[in-house]
Amino acid sequence: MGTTQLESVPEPKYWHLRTVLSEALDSEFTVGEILPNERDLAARFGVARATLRQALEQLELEGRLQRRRGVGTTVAPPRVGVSVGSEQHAWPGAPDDVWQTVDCTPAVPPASVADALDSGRDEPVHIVRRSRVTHGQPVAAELLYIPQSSVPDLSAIDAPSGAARARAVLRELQRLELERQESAVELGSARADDAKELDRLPGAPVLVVTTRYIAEGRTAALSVATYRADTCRLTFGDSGRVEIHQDPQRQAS
Amino acid sequence: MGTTQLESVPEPKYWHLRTVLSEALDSEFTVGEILPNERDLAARFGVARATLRQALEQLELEGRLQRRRGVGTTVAPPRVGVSVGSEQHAWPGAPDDVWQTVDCTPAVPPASVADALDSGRDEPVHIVRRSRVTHGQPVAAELLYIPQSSVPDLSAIDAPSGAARARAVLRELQRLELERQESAVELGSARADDAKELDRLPGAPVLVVTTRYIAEGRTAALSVATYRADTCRLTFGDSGRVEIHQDPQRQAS
DNA sequence: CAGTGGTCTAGACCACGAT
DNA sequence: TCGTGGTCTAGACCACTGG
Repeated sequence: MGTTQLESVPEPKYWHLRTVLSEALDSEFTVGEILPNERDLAARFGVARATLRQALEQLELEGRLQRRRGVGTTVAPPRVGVSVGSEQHAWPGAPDDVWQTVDCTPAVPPASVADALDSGRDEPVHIVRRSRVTHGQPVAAELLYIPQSSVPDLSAIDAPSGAARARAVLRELQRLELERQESAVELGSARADDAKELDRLPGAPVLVVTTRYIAEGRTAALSVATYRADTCRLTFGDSGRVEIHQDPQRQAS
Repeated sequence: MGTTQLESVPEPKYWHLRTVLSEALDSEFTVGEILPNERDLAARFGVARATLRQALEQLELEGRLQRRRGVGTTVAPPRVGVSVGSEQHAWPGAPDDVWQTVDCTPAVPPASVADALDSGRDEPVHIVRRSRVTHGQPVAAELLYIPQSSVPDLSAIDAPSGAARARAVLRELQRLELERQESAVELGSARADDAKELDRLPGAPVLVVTTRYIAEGRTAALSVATYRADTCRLTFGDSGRVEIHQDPQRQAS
């Protein structure tokens, strides 16, 4: 009757389960509430634990659930919108910057980074590590690659590495006039170090934002920022507020 | 010696496997090449098939592999960059638009969409479906929500739905002056209908791009576009070319 | 039809957090 | 110490693709 098509191919159990759980989350649970444990839930739905876990994984991917080993599964708050590409371009480290500088080390960049920078493959760069925190939660970790040629007047007095060095590098960067910036977003999985900083397990889904800062016709800096995909919604465009807090895919049908 | 820390907590097998396979892909395989099947690979590495599959899933998520039921697992080509937010804003359906209009149906939008539009909750909208194809592959499916008040002068002569109607709606939209647009990107999983259009299984990871088109101080249209996360790199900023084709996270270390 | 990846099961053990 | 989610196993069957 209501079904537009007889399911000649029944949908997988875990997918159906995802739907059922999703609706239950909408109607019967509040943010932060703890769900029954996986073994109980599996028994309640009459499926193996692995199958239930497949459904939970989907919901976690969609930002609906949060699971922590040793604790349990809780209903996640709506994703937080984090502004990524504002139209009024600004250098990293500009006064209004939301990032926290961690440290700085000199290194020869990986080949892929060297190619994106318009410097030679062997030119050393400053690698500035930064982190971004919102609402008390770490949301992103960043590696900033800055060729030495972008900051030629660095005082040798400053330490060769560390947080003070990082701030000095960013301060020098402000002297260039930023022409424009280009960003790209893609899905990745957290490496061990990023995972630790983001308070997730290795392999957790992340949104990788690669930004080229262009000044004087060349790439003066390259940022690779790793955002938690489960908790973040990346916003582009000036205001940074696209206020759809419910899943924008969800249909009234 | 070389190890900075004795692994008091050994890394999971699947994660190690992912690393080994990833390096093998770099050095011993070419794009499009078919890998041995899962049962053979699992036997070769001395793990259960489920464990091997966990590693393959990671690599597929990262866009390194492509798996197709009944066919096999192949080495994926580099992700294709698709331009999403150009700085020279333009309405959907503008002459240079990369989207292909599919059809149009009138409907009352889901509550979350109605709230994002600044129209009343009960104002009907035109829902224009469009699809985006690059290099012969479908990369995105879009739903465009356009309040009737944004296109008041639609001729009643045109059909009430269908592709012709869709084009008429977009044509009318051009008459408004676009002030700006705001976009947000987040991770989602493909619903059944999107999955079919994108040639993926339900639940496949997608990047959901929500864009508000703002004219005359209000949201004149809302786009919810679903991109394949495995094959796409979304680019923002005019040129649309941030050319890091290798995994930008990969470290030389 | 044979071979592939996709789903599912019923267990086991482990790492972590709280108590 | 106990309960949680995370990892892993060794099977089974199914759905899809191709020849």
